[in-house]
Amino acid sequence: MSDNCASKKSCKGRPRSFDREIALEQALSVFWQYGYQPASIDKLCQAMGIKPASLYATFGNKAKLFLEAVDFYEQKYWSKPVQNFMAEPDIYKAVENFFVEAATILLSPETPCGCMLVLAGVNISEEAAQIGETLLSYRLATKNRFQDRLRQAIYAGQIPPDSDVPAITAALSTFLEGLSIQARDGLFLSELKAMARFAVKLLPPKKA
Amino acid sequence: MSDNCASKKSCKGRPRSFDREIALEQALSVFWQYGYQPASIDKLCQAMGIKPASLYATFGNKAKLFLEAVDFYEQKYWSKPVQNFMAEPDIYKAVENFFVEAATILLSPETPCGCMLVLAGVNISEEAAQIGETLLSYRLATKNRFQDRLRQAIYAGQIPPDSDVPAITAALSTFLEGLSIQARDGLFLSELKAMARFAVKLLPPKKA
DNA sequence: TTATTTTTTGACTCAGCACTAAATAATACA
DNA sequence: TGTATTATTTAGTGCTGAGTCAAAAAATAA
Repeated sequence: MSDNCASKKSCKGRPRSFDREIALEQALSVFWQYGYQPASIDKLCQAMGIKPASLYATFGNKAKLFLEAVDFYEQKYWSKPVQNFMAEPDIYKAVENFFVEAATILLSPETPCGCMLVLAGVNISEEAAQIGETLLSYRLATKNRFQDRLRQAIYAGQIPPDSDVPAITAALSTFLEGLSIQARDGLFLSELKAMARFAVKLLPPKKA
Repeated sequence: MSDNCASKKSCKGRPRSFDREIALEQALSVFWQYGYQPASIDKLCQAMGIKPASLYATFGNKAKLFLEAVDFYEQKYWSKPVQNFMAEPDIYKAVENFFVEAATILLSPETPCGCMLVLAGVNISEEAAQIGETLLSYRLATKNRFQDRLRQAIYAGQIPPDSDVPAITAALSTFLEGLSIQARDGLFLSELKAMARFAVKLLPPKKA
């Protein structure tokens, strides 16, 4: 009913006339650009090149489509940078690189408008509260990664063992999420990238 | 028609049955909490204790009411902190104090949900674009104040004359605006206030 | 071919939105 | 008193949103 026979060659019945994944990506672009609520079914359908009934048959409803799009977004854009962040042994380089990569995503030419996880759920009406909670959980996941990485840095002796990890984590999150607003407000990529050096300043000072 | 005879004792015609300013403040609370678009006329009327026709007779329309509310908000909450920020001679204290005061506003018990200038206009539909632009201009005004204050600090010899003022300004704005997201995400006041010490770290290091 | 299954099409429902018209009520002034 | 003026009440308008339904179309299986 929505899986087109689990992508087997085909099954029975009329085959879907569009590529599910491509349509999802186009929906993502609309959600990213407009946010959850201003992305109307009409706009989505236009971008996806399909009609409402096809959208509903394939993705369930607007909320489910959004959640799939968010997941796709997270995988496609953030999975690598986060992986690099966790793998880079030097915490200072890890943070700086991560924020440079983040700047690039936030001003992605495809949809130049900040982080979907941060912005798409702002000012959502009460009946769509679950959307907001899901996005929050993504943000908290990132926060947890920051925290893990900082503890790792303590273990590696790169920052003092008595560092206030939760506070530094909060500061990094604050700065990262602030970048989304800046991206919307028209900062150039070069300016946004330059913020990476400031993110590093939120870490305990490097030993000389 | 909307001014009730310029607040003179009264004029002619039936007097308004509610206090315009109190109603505006109640509208502000709704806009602050929900953002521009999810704040429906119905919700606003409920909070203001009036009916739609009165709202329109008094404030024009939703957009005008919002703009008045924003102005009121800026005056009531941010005017003093910004003044203090500009007046405090020590740039490090100025920044720290400002961010502590900001934290308090962002978690104001009246409407615990970040900065209205940052959040209320996110994900607005295209026909309300002017709302977004107005809010942007408020944010840019704050940015300009940061910039002015930093130049002042250079002049006073508190930070190096070759400091990259626009970049530091952007970093402070980024951090400040990020706090709005954190406030929405449930940080406690103590945690939010603790971020002030991190804001200071975005400045050039203090001479020993 | 025919039956079955699935998608697509196009017109539709229903709810919520910003906003308003007409009648009524309260005041100032003559 | 009455008249002009302004506010409030009530009951709407028209529009746009998400979501749906019945019928037509396109594929496979027999």
